Amino acid sequence: MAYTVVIVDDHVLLAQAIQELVNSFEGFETLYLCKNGKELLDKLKYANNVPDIILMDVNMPIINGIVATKTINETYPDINVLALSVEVDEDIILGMLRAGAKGYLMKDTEKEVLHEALEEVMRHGYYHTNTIAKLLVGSLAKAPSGEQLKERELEFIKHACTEMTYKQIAEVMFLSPKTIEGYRDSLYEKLNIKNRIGLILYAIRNNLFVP
Amino acid sequence: MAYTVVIVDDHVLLAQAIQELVNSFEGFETLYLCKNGKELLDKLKYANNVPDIILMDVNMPIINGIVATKTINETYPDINVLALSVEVDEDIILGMLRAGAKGYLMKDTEKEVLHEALEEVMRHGYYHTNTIAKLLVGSLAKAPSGEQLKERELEFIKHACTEMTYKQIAEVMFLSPKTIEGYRDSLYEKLNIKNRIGLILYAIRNNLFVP
DNA sequence: TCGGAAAGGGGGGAAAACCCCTTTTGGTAT
DNA sequence: ATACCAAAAGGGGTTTTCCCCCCTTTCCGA
Repeated sequence: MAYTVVIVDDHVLLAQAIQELVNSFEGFETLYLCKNGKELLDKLKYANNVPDIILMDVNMPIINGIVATKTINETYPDINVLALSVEVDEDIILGMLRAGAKGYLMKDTEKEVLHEALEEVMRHGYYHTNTIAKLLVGSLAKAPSGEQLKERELEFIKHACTEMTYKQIAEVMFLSPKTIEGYRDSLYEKLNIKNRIGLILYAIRNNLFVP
Repeated sequence: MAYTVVIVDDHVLLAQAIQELVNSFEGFETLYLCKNGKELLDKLKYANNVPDIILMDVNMPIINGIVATKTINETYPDINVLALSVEVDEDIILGMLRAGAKGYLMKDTEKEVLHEALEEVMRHGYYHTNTIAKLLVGSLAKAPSGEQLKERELEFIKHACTEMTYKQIAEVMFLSPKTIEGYRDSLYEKLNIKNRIGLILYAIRNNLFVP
């Protein structure tokens, strides 16, 4: 009896292509495809729709991969969810793993790796590539810094991502230019950056403003 | 004799999956896969590596889809390039079509559509979905802005999106600081911006660098 | 109650960025 | 050969940014 797989991805063509791939692996067969998390959760309500493995994309409309994975882990703990994504953003990867994904596959892996991952996850209950393992270790090292930015600092950063001079920022924030300079200097030290360009790059990388 | 197809996509798993799909279509077979534009151009130097159709992803490292497509259209005009992407950005779609792509497929299309597209492009030399057709009509109104940036200016912009000072940028570009200032000043005028922050925002909005 | 963060503000100087205007250089069209 | 144009480079000035070290007020916990 083959293990059953469900593929959840809003890119239908890719879902179908991966379906073809999975069916070509010995011992695995796909049950059906879903275009988003909502469709999946609806399907799972019928017992004979419950698979052994779900290959889940992260970026999906309506209900995204992280929310869907969390729900599945609470409701159907026997299903092994494998994340499958192009997303390399650390926070998103960690979000999926925290939500209970048993592994995270980049879409740039070889098909043999997918096969291996499917077998590993049925054998041991998880599968992690070296890349993800390293990322996990790396994130542990720097995560608990805590160093939280204050509300006023965040506001300042948003303005700094603008063509305004500090003097103008001071005006719109009803503060003295010197106070603004103080914000700036302490941020430069906290974030280990050297100039306003670095501040903007930091803001982008941490989604503090949307370009 | 089947038509030959080459798939170019840095997401290896997806490339392999699509390969499986294409091979399942009657009358088509894949020759090989490439991870980026550079790999493709290297391969094409050997005559028996030249396919009838190239399925090209847009977002790739080293040489992206637009550049690769342009080169292919100049060097191998008999190859039909079909763009295959998740990208819905108008400018990028238009960029691919201007570069000579014979069609633009979203990755959320059904596999039957891919099959149809492959047959259409061999029969008529192009394939466009309604979605893309509408987009084309809509864009004709605003397209001919022209204002092209020079190669060296683009290089400078990338460095300006860095914590380097202009003096340091001058060093790595083997130019005098005064020349760099010249680049900056002319860009400020052309792009209607007031300072380096504006330049970064421009670069982000036009995908000149990846934060 | 004392000490010390945290938040707002300041002086001043060096460096970088900004702006305008001129000169040199090299290719190329006439 | 000449005239022209763009890229590269420079001169010199003003503004902004960056980086010190300093002060006051408030508030909170030991």
